[in-house]
Amino acid sequence: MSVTLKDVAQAARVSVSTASRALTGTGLTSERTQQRLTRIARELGYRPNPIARGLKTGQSRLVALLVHNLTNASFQVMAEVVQARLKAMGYQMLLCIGGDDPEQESDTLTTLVDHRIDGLIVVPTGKNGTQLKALAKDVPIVCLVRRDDATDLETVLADDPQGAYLGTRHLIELGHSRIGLIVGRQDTTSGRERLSGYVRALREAGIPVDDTLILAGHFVPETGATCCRTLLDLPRPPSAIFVANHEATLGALRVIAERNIAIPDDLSLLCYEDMPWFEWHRPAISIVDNGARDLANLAVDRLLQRMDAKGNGSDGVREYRVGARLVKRDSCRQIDAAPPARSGKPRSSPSRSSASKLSASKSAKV
Amino acid sequence: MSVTLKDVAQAARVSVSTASRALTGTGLTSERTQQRLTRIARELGYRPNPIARGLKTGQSRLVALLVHNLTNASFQVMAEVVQARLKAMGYQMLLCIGGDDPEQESDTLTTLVDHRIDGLIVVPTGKNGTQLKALAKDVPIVCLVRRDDATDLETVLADDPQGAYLGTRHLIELGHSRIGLIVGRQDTTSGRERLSGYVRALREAGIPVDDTLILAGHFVPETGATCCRTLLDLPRPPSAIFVANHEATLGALRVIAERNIAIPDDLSLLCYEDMPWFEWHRPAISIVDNGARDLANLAVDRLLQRMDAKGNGSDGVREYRVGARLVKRDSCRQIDAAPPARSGKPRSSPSRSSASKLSASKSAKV
DNA sequence: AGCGTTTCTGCAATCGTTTGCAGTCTATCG
DNA sequence: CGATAGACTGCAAACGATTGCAGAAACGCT
Repeated sequence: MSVTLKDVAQAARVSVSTASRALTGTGLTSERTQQRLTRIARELGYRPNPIARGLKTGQSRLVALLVHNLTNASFQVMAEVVQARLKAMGYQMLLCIGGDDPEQESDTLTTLVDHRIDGLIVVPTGKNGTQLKALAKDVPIVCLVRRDDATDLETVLADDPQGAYLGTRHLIELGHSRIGLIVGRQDTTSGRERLSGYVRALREAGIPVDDTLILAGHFVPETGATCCRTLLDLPRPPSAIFVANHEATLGALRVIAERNIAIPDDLSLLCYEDMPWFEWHRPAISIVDNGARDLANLAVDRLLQRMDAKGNGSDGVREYRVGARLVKRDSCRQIDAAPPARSGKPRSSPSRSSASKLSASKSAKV
Repeated sequence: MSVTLKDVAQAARVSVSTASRALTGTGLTSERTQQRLTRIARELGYRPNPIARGLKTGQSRLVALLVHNLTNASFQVMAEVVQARLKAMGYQMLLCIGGDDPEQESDTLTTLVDHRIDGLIVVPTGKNGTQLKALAKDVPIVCLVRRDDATDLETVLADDPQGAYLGTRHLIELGHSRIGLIVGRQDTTSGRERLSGYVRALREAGIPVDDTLILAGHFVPETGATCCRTLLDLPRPPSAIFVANHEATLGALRVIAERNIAIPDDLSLLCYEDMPWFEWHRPAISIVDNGARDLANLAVDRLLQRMDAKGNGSDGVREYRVGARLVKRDSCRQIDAAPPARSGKPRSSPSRSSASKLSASKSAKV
């Protein structure tokens, strides 16, 4: 069917081994034959068979990326980044969708190593730690976005504490002191970490943490809507809401529209993670960018290095954090008439009576 | 490293060939040995090496899906559907992102056949027809969403003429007669077909086709915004806009918001293709659903059948259409006070003076 | 018992590469 | 001119499975 190495060798009247050496450039052939063979190979349209090669070398030039889904915008850009980077390195990406389901994850993982993938970037569910650990002996693995606590795998994480801190501080600087937080489940790392960043910013500014303003849960848009309603129905509703959960944003926006609440005039809204349409929404929605692009790039970097390192390595660092970034658009507004704030960024004022207030702020119970 | 067939054979004190036959279930082994071997294989944790198997059989159990990107919601659901279906059939999906770029597409295609994929579902750019045709000899291919006119490959298409017709008719039934259309480039199949459906619905209702209401282009949100502005700035602006282009919707919505135009009170808006947030937008946006899910399913069906058929086949049918569906939400409104329309669906009225008007309607020049 | 069938098993070749080892050639040096 | 190193090249064995062919065992039948 297709042209094999043997055909090339025959056409060039050399042995298969010579042909192989010439084309792979192992350097053990004379300059002349090498050139001659590459020419002939090109003329014949020879393409090496990765399967045969893989059988011998134990490599497949396949790298898998296992994510939960593709509806999440972050996963989309990550997939695109990973694909592009890998392709440039001569690998094919094997994109798998695990649906955040441990069983399916486990299934997929075994299929993948069956296929002798050369590397794996995975957003772990967290329930297959032992399996992952075992696989890591055979193939370089990098965890992305989530950590699997049962393993000591190299992990690339978003800096959620910092991101939440940044976002909250932004709102504080705009004069908000009652800031609602809609955040993810507290048994996920990101849920915990985003809450902690929020709390830190508040404390630093000497603002007491009000439990009633903090709502956590396993979010789908519906729950986002519910939480938003709860916040707005409070006797003293917040002047700003920080939706620190991707899925919840949709629901929150809907409630806000239903109630004819004007953003940012009546309420400031800040979201975590970007979506393509946030920029086109009116008002354009300010966000904390978790740096999906950077995360993916770093994960690929790490993976490639481990793949080069060939099993040795394990050079100490196991966890990388990628900085978050505040993207100011039009959904947050200054509410204090007090400081005219002509001059650049308002400074954060951690000194102002922070100590006295700190004791007053009870830790959030969610 | 991992346990091979030889190990299993040794443990069972049979030859490799017997082991192979027993485990693959070719039926040429005795019941007893078969059971014994499966047991031993399980105990030893034997997993067949797909690479070695592939070398011999020429199959890889890999099926590729090549789409333009993952930001398009339709592609997301297609990817998820295809992955799920294939997985159930014991295949791994190789998801590739071609960026609608012919060169990258060509590249990817060769890599894929190098890897001896067993099948391919591709959204063609349309510029690599000859290559595709050549590849089709080696591997079953099904085109999705777009046709590549240079080939006679089996193709699964959305029924764009019908979808556009359905949408336009819906607006007409609501009493609109000046309906703006923002549509894709006319050198793409979908662009042409959606326009034709729009025109057909108009003609059928005896409404003259007004060229100034039809805007086409290669869309990004920005252009969608521009078109929307143009329509609204018309001396006699439309009472409804049908955005028949995925990307353009964002821009249009933005313009509408900027100008404080109330939907559906001041303007009805209908879009093509669903996006997760349309449902959560307020007002929820009515759409014509192109049936991405069905498209993907059908494509998989066709592909699997061709893969079974093993090169023969070519049973005549080359083009499949998947019906579009109108999803009424809250962005379109009745504007005629005239017909109370109490009774179910208003009938389409093709009879009413259609002949006389037909001649009056000039064909759209875009 | 002898023979033909049927059923199972094993040998060995094969898929297309890579790679250790040994052999061949050329050139260089004494 | 002969020896010898050095540079290429070819042979053949892998890699881990599948599969045609032929031999062996078991079985039924006359």
